[in-house]
Amino acid sequence: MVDAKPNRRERLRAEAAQEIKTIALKHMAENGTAAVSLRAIAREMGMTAGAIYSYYDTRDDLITALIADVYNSLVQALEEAIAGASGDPVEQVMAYGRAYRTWALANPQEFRLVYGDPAPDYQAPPCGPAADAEHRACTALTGVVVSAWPWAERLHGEGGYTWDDYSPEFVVMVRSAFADLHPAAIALAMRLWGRLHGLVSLEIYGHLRPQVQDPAKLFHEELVDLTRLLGLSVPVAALSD
Amino acid sequence: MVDAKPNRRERLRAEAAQEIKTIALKHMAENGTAAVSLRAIAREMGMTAGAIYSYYDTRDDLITALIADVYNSLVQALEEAIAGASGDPVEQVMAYGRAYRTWALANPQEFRLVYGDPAPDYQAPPCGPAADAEHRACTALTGVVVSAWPWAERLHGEGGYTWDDYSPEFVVMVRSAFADLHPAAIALAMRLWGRLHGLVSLEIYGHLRPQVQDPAKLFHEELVDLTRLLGLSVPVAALSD
DNA sequence: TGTACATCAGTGAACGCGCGTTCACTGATGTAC
DNA sequence: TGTACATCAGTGAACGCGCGTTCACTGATGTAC
Repeated sequence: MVDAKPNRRERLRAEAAQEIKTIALKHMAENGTAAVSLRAIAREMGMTAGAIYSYYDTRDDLITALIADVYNSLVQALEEAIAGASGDPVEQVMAYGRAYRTWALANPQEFRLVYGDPAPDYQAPPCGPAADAEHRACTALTGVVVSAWPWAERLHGEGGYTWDDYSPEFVVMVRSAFADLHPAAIALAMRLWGRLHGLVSLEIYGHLRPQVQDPAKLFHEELVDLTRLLGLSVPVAALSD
Repeated sequence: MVDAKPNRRERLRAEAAQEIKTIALKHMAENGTAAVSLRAIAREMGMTAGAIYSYYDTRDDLITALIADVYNSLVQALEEAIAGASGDPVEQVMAYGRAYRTWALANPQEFRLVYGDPAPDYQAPPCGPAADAEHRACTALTGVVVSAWPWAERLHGEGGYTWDDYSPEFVVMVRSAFADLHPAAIALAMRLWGRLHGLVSLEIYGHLRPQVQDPAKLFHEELVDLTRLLGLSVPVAALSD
C-alpha cells in the first residue's frame, strides 16, 4: 500500500501466475485431474516448461494453489447461498445444500480435485490455504446449525458430545466463531455435510445415473429430511420446491 | 466340466492371471490407484513387461478386471452382513451400513478405485462385470428396504415415484428380484446408500479426521437415523451399540 | 535526460525417468500319430 | 514308447511418448545516480 504505482513487472507477474492456474483448471475440466501438467500449461501459454518455475517452485505447489482456489470458490458459493437466504434456518439449510450440489454439478472436476484424489502422486501439505477453506466451509454449515439450535437442541442436546470429541485447534477456531456453541452442534453439522456429500458424490462419480433418471428428486427429499433432523418443521412450500 | 484333467497349462495360466491382479492390488494399497503399472507388476513377478499381454490385452482391461474383483469383494461383504443379521429389518440395515464402513476402512484404496477416480486416463467400459456388481449391491440394499416396507410404506408410499423414474433395464432387473416392489422403495434404497456413502467417503478421503476424533460415533448416529427413515422403531440395545 | 547497473521472466537444451505397447524370437509344454 | 508337430508363455529389445526438473544464458524492464 506504500507503493502507489505497483510495478508493471509485479502486475504482469501476478497476471501470469493467475493465467497458469486458469489454464490448469481448463485442462482439468477437459481431461480430468490427471491432465494438469506443467509442460501442457506452458505449451498453451506459448512458453517453455521451465518458465513455470518462475511462478511455482514445484508441480505440487501449483496443485496446492489450485485446490485452495477451487475450495475458496466452493466456500464462496456456499456462503453466498446462506447470505441470500432469509434468516429462517429451514431456508438456510436448504440453500446451503442446493448450493453444494449445484456447484458440484457445475464444476465436477473441481469437486473431484477437492474431495477425491487430487492428482497422481500429489501429497497434500498438512495445513495451508486448503485447510483454511475447509474450516470456512465447516464454519458456514455450523452457523446454520447454530441458527437452528433452539429447535435442534431438543433432539441432539443430549448426544453425549464434549469438546474432547474434536481436535483442540478445531475447537478453538469454531468456538471463536460461535460464542455459546454446544459440542453436539458440530457433530450435527458433520452429519448434515455427510448427507449432502453422499448423494452428490455418488452422482458426480456416475453411480446414480443412469439407473436413477433424476437425482435432483432424491436430493430434494434429503434436503427436506435435513430440516427434520434439525428439529424444524418443514413449510409446505418447501415440499413442492 | 467335460475335461476331467484340466491342462496344467490352463491352471498355471489362471494362477498367473490371478497373481497379476493380486500384485496390482498390493501396489494400489501401498501407493495409491495411480501405482498400478504393467511394468511394475511384471518386475515384481520377475517377468518382462510384454508378458502381461498374454493375460490382459491392455492396461485398461486389467483395471476393469480389478474393479470387478474389488466390487465383488465389497458386495460379498455386504451380502454376508445381511445374511448374518437376523430377519429384523433394523438389524439388517445396521449390519449393511456397518459392513459398508468396515470394508471401506479395511480397503481404502479399493474404495477409491470403485467410488473415486479409478486411475489416470482410465475409461470405464459402459457395461460389464463392474456394472453387475453395482447392481448386486443395489439389489441387496433394496432387499433390506423391501423387508422394511411394511413399516416404510407409511412414510414413503406416496412419494410420487413411478417406474419411469429409473432406467428400463434397471427396473427389469430389480423387479425380477422382488416381485411386488414399490417404485418408491428403490428411491429409498438410494437415499440410504447416499447417507452411508457420504460419511464414509468423507472419512476415507481424510475430511473428517482429525477435526472429528471418532467418525464411528457420527456414523452410528446416522445408522440409527436410517432406521427412523425406514419407519422402524429403534430397539434400545441398538442405541448404545 | 542519459548512462551504468541490477533484476529477473523466459529460453532452449538437456537429464533421467517410467510408462504402454509391439514384435520377431525361443524353448518348454502339450498333442497326434 | 517314441517321434513330429503345434501351441503359446515369456524374452529382450526397441518404439515413441510426455513428464518434472535443472541450468547456463539472453535480453527486456526497471532503478540509481
